[in-house]
Amino acid sequence: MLDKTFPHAEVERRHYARWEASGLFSARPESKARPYCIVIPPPNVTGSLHMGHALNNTLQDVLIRWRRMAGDDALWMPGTDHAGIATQMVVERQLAEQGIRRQDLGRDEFVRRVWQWKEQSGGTITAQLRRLGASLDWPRERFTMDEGLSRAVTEVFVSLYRQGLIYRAKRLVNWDPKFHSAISDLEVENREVKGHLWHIRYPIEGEEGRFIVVATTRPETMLGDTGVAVHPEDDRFRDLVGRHAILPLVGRRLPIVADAHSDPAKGSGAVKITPAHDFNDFEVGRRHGLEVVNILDRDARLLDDPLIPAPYRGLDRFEARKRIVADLEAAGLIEKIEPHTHTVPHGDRSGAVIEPYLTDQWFVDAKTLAAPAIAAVERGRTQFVPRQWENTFFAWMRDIQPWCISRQLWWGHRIPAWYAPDGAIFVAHDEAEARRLAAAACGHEVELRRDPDVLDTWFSSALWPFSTLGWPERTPELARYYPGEVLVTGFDIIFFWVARMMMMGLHFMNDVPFRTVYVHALVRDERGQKMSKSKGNVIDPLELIERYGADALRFTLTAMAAQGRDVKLSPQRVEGYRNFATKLWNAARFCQMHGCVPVPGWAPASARATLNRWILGRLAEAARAATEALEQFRFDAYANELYHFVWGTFCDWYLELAKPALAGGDAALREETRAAAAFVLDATLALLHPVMPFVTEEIWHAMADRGPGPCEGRRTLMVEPWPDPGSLPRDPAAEAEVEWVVRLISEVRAIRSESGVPPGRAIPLALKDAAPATLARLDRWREPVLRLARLSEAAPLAGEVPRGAAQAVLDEATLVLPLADVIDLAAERARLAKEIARHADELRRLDAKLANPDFVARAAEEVVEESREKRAAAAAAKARLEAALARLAV
RNA sequence: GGGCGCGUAGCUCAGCGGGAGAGCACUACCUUGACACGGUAGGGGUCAGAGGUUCGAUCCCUCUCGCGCCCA
Repeated sequence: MLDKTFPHAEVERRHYARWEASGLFSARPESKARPYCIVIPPPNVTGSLHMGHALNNTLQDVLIRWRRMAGDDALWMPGTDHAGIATQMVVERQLAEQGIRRQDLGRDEFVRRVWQWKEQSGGTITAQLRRLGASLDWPRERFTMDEGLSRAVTEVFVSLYRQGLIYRAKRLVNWDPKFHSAISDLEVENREVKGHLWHIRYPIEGEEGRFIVVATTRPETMLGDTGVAVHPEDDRFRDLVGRHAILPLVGRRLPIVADAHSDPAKGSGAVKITPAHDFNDFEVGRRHGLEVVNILDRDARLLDDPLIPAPYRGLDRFEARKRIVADLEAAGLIEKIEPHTHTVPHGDRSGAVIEPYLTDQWFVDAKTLAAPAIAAVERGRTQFVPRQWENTFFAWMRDIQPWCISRQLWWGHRIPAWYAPDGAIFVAHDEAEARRLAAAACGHEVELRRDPDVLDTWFSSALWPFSTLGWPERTPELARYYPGEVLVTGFDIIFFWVARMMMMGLHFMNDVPFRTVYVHALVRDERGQKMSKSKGNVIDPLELIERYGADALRFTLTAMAAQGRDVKLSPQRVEGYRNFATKLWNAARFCQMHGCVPVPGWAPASARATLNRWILGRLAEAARAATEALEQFRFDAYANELYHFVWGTFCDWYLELAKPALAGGDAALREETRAAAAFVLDATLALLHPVMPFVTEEIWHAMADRGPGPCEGRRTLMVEPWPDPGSLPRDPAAEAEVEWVVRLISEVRAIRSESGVPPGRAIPLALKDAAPATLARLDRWREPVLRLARLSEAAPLAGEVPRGAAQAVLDEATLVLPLADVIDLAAERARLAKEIARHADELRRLDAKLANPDFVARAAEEVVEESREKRAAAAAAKARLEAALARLAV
């Protein structure tokens, strides 16, 4: 016998271990079944599970478990990401605690320490995914830095280089002075910052006392100025174009050029041009042939160089700003200082203010690779769900910039490029090949130096959908599972990851990496705030699992995953769905107590009893709706459909109405009801299994000995067939009858409650004007009706309606509860008045509608007919309630 | 400044051309033999505002207001 509540902790451990050991999570490449593949968005190998992961992986597991049960050859590809910057940062911080810098260790030793850290903490997140119940194909687990994936990275780099789609160039990049590395545009976070706009007077050469005023938010960059730009149409400066200004503090001559980049309405109308430290200025400089003067070192300090006036050499950029402003002020060259809010680029990982910085880096020609990806989405070869994310994808892809892929880090895939002493570049799969290339090019052996930089982590992530399947080997897995069916991810990495997988997949596999991209929302706290450690509002999924069970957490996240809305999570909500699991558990417990054991081979169509035919029909509808919801990625609809079926239909009505049959003396009816109840419960467990795998598996085994099977010698719900609504009988007559019973009981309960009948008191019910068919129904359902409505008897009304009887209308019949002695007459009068008013409103509304000739003439025939029927019903009900009220008043 | 999304019951959200819904919270009552992590009943909404299309608008269109996110 089952206990009263579901012991989730023990059950979760037991079943997960069985499942994993059974090998049933694994794909079956040899099978004839349709392949269905999802690749996991690889979490950071040294990370731990947060609520975003919990949502993301729950949804993937729901899909995978569903398709596995539906008979597909389901592959959920697991793995982790080396997260270059983040991981290196963690290890560096650990070393710093011991007073060690990575440079002290040297590259090889440092990388060895990172691997050590990976070995030590690398299992955390995969263990946590297991706690969540994720049915990943663990033996296939991959890591972006493992041998095979590293080979894929090298292969892709070399190919793209040889195709001219990867190149090395000296360009302005986003420089993170804390990491001493370039980062991509995407890793830059633009933050609104309150700063100042300094208006600085630059003297005009050869015209004593005349100045041109430039406005800047970064005065320290003036040391790198090589020009001044004004708008070509700006009359104020027209005569200055072609002349020179003199750079204060430095004395350099600055050409004054006309360029539309200068906005006459902004600041002073003239802008200083610093090509080495501003993306826009770089372009202006190029258009006008201005010099490029770099003034910063890799720490974003002013260079210790004769180029820089002595007092500022080696100063931090912010210190330099103060000094330069002070010196300009002293020289009377500051015209004014305005408070100014502007956006300042920050490194998303380091938080440091990013400097545009001129260096040699490696770039991917993203524009060329983007074109096929754009076309693929336009043609619907890959579809975004919800659809509107396609706009985000297009907006970025159509204006894509070269992707800077080199990082000045030690942790990552080292760039397979070697340099000869003369600077010649040899890109090769390995050093030996590079030597051969170099020897061939130079005619003799040359000394080669390997590029010290590593690749952006997203470079290897972009290959994930095919590298994990064995590419560049042409494995059977690659042929079978690429392209994947669906990618499940958050919108925050559409650019970082989805777009790049599309580009690489199309280029190297000549097909999209997945047919559908399902984009889910962010998980926020109950007030809608983004969860963050600094706000202290982080909810740990593991804590929720421990407290309420993995099933409850999974159900919550699934039920709340409505398209286009963030998930606002509160522990209270999880508690509610834990209660749902308990409800299901107790329904099963009830079935168990009444001998509801699944009958092998039992055919639902063989059911004769109205109640059983009704619940089988309701099950069919629930199965249909749940399946359709999953097909459309309507996770919330899937979960809610089953919630209502289990609680509102199966528990509230079916089991209650089945009690007489289950306890009764009619053996045939009892056996059929037992079989039907067990059948419906089994199907319900199957439908719920993708979202609540643990509780459903546990109940499924508790209900019967399921016999031998592939999971530690036993069968498992995990690979039972997905219920097929088409095989279930639909019986409109049974539906009408049971729904009548439900309405009858509900009406009586409402009257009792509202007119103040003591709950324990059984009262008689009389039916006035009931048709013979209705009285026959009543006979068939007498027992449950009496019990559920707490009635002493139910019979046709004999004679007149007694005084002081409570009444209600049910179809053609009037329900009469002759209770002059027990009911609160005033309360009953109020109740009737309220009911009458409700019908009167309805009647007024429908009369107005039907009186409108346009409505009758133009609305669809069936709509008009429906309105007439409703009007008649409302009028009849109102008349009878009025009569009831009149009798009550006597 | 450009784009996207959202404003429906106290809260969180479904619904999206023809009768305003759910969960939670709230109120009252109930130790009824599966379940108090439960049961029964109930209160609560000019569906942000204004115009338009339509026989009919919470739903479609336009504008306004408010909130959020992305991009510049």
